[in-house]
Amino acid sequence: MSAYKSDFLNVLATRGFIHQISDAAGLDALAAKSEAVAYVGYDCTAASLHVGHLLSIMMLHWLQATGNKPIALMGGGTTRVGDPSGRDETRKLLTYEQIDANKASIRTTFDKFITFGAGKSDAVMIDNAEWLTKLNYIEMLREVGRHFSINRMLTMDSVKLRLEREQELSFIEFNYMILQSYDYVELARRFGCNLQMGGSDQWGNIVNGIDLGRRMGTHQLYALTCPLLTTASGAKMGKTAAGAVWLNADMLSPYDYWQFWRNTEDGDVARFLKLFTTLPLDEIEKLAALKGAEINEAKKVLANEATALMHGRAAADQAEGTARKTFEEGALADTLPTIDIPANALDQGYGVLTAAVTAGLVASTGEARRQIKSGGLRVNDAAVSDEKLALTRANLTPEGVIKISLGKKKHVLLKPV
RNA sequence: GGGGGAAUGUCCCGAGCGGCAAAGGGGGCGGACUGUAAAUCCGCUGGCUAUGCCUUCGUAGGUUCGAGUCCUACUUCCCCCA
Repeated sequence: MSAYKSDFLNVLATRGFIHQISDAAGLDALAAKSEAVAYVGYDCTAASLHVGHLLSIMMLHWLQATGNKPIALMGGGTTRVGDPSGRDETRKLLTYEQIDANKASIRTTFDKFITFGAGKSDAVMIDNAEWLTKLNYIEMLREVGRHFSINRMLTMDSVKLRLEREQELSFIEFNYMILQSYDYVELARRFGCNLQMGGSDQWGNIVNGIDLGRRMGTHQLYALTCPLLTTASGAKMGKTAAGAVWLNADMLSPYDYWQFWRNTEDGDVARFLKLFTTLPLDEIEKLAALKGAEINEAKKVLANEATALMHGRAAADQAEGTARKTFEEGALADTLPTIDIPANALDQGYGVLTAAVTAGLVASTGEARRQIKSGGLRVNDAAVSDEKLALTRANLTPEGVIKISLGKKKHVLLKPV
């Protein structure tokens, strides 16, 4: 089983993180001496990272757990340019203000997975705006640009795909890989960084950085990519009905985060336990051996562990409790998402349609109407058949709330105040 | 610079003789079946103070009782020639 000498690569390999490595033996030797210094870059394109990013964050976690040094690179500079990899269309350029705000909102995520500090294997966070924004164009061309072959760049997947599909690729995007390559060299010089990790779509960019390093005289650099995650039925990981599965609690509640993992497809459970929890492998094997409906137990463990990593054990326990009451006991969990409504609204009669919209279950009263027609909207677990139904105090449960649900899984409590 | 095409429901792709809230997919949501799974089947998939009203087919004008559809200009993209 241990194909590698280093704990780091062994852990990654057995847990299914490895897609490609540029020079496995060389990297293995470094990691075996706890001398790997690895970075992953995160662009600041949204106010939160999502589960798609989690894979690389877990790699940083294991890197540190096995005695090596992680660097979380915030792409404050590169986000100003925009990565064309894997995209058909040019990204909208974000304003500097948006980028800074996003960066501030993203940074705290990393504290949950890696420990920052000044020690040898302590993690470092840095923003590439620090050097990229100070670059001088002419100097850049002379020192860095001359090492890039247009001929070769045109063969890179990120570029080639665009050209083949006859999609626009602007000069600014074309430069992204140059900047990312330069980041790698800069981090090598500043922190002795010798490994860049990322999703498999980043392979080209990373290898370019290795190349640039060689030409600019850094020590040997390495690349390690993880597979791009899809679910067993082929869907892209991390997208749900409501949109992306955000990591920030203010964008996706711990309860909803727990539910996301709880709803994992059967075929993904074992794989996800290895990738997204820190449970020992033998324990995961036991869970993976479960059959039929018992797999639900494994899903709960997955949800608990993943949520505990991200939002803390207390939040995970609470989410599990809420789910147990709601789904298994059919009881009313007062910890469900709750929306306040003015108490006097109930005196006058509060329309179900409006209530459903207020609760955020549907986007419009029109959608609420349609859901009622197909029997998808319920008040206190009773299907609503009349769209004109008005909620009053009579609808309050003994707990003093009204539970309004869409489908089997989405529940919100309305609480008069 | 010259010539020829294209832009459709703000999730995507895509049909659309001058009467169109606009075919068909994908995706999504809901229902049934289940195990809060997958697969399958069915329904829905502009907004509203709703037997009606309002807003949608790149942008701005025009012709017409009536324009996604015809005309003009503009914007963006693609192709051919230079």
